[in-house]
Amino acid sequence: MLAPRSLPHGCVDRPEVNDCDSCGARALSVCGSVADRDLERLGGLAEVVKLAAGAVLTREGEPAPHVFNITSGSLRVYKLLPDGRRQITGFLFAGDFLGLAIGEFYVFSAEAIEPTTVCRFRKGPFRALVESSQPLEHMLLHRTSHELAAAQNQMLLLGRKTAIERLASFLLDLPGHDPARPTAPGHVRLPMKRGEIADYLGLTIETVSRVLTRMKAKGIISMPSQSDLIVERPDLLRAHAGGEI
Amino acid sequence: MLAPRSLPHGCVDRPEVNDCDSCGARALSVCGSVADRDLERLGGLAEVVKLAAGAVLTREGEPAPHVFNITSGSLRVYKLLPDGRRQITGFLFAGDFLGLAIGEFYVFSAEAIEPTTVCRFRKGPFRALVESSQPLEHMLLHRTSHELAAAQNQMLLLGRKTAIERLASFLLDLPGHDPARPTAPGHVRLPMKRGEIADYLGLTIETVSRVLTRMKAKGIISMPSQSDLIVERPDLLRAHAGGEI
DNA sequence: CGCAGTGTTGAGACGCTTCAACTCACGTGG
DNA sequence: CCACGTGAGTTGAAGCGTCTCAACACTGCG
Repeated sequence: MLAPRSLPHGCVDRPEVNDCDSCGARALSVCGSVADRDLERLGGLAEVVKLAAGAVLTREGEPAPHVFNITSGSLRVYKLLPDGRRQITGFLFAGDFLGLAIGEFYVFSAEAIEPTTVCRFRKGPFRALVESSQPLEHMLLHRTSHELAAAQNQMLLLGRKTAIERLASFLLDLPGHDPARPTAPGHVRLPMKRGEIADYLGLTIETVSRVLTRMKAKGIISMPSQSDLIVERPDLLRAHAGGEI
Repeated sequence: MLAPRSLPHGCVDRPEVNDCDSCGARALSVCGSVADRDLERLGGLAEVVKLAAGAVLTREGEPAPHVFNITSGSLRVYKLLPDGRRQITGFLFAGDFLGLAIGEFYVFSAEAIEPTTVCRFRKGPFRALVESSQPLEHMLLHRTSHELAAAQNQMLLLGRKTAIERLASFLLDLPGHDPARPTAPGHVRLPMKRGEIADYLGLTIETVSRVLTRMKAKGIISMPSQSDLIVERPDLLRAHAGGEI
């Protein structure tokens, strides 16, 4: 199943949706520390949504009736300027929530990077449940705080780091997120294309490519394939990421 | 009372501290929607801390025993690279919280911009109280979500906007925060210096100055003094901020 | 094989930074 | 009262890093 890449403006492709009483529970069990009672109540509110690679989940500026929790796969979250400049603000993986920020309209767009499954909750009932469940709200606060801290790191990166420092920081942040990774030491899978890396780091595709080439030349990394990377000198990579070189 | 500007590394100037049972209540009453019972309990945990302009409240990397709530004044929150490059991640004003993100150490530094009063809570008891009070936790989640949304806007700004677009966005975001402002239409006070604006927008002092000059030449703004600014053409300012020019 | 999508490489352009000189406002002390 | 010093802001000229534009290489697939 392949999703259309670009759709006429205002036309959202409809992904596959199924009701599923237990999917809310499945989704939240990833997070841990939520009472069974809450899981059951949340399950009743959830729908399963399956997304093909490239499928659009939310569009900035459109009405925001839903909150999402990712069951499997990964999403890119981004903002656009009218002329097409794109800033990817983050990547989301299994267990992450999307759309918690309150408001009538989405303030970001989100697309599946690979085939992805999410749980969809209507915002009203979801919020009511959250307000009635302390552990759930506590977990959301915990996660949101961490996201905020990550966002502040990204601001430092975007505002003050050079291209090579950005790439180094990016490569160091990557590993933790891929649960299906064989975890060979120093081995990093690049699940995203150059264009996504560029739009995440505030660079162009060409600069990303050039910097990776420079890192190869310096012996900091090697690349068995275009999406597989081995960190040969973690020490140098860390030094660059911290702005010490 | 004047605080020393720069202190030897590792030496934190001790600001004036007073116990105050009612200050927690005062601090949180700014936020609204917190039960009186919670305010009383929180009040018992709080100390008042008075900061002179330039005084350091937290330093990145130091142990983080406290959570703060700003009673009056304003703070700059920032991160540093080893060579001194600074990214200001945000400005905080009366009612805002600082240090919610859990962790052993602060992940940012914070300094008073002007004479500022904050309420200081020990993290352990504060967290215990939050976990026991739903409305309090709900408010914190609400605020943190908004901060995260603002952070994502700032990522778009830092990653993809030009200097003039950054300044335009900044000037449009400013007004809401100054409660003591006379609110003359189009009139904006610049409470911070050029260096702070530059480090917030990922630019240099010189570029900030040049762009303001360019805006004056275009008739978009005028500046009666170096810290007072009048938006003459809000339409043009919005167009620039949105990347439409 | 040919094509499309993706990635790499090169040359030149551009925008912001760097470095330096100068102006301005303000406070201090002779 | 004014010379002086200081910190902040402005302006100019040159430099540098990244972007833009363009050509080329690689990969997978019909």
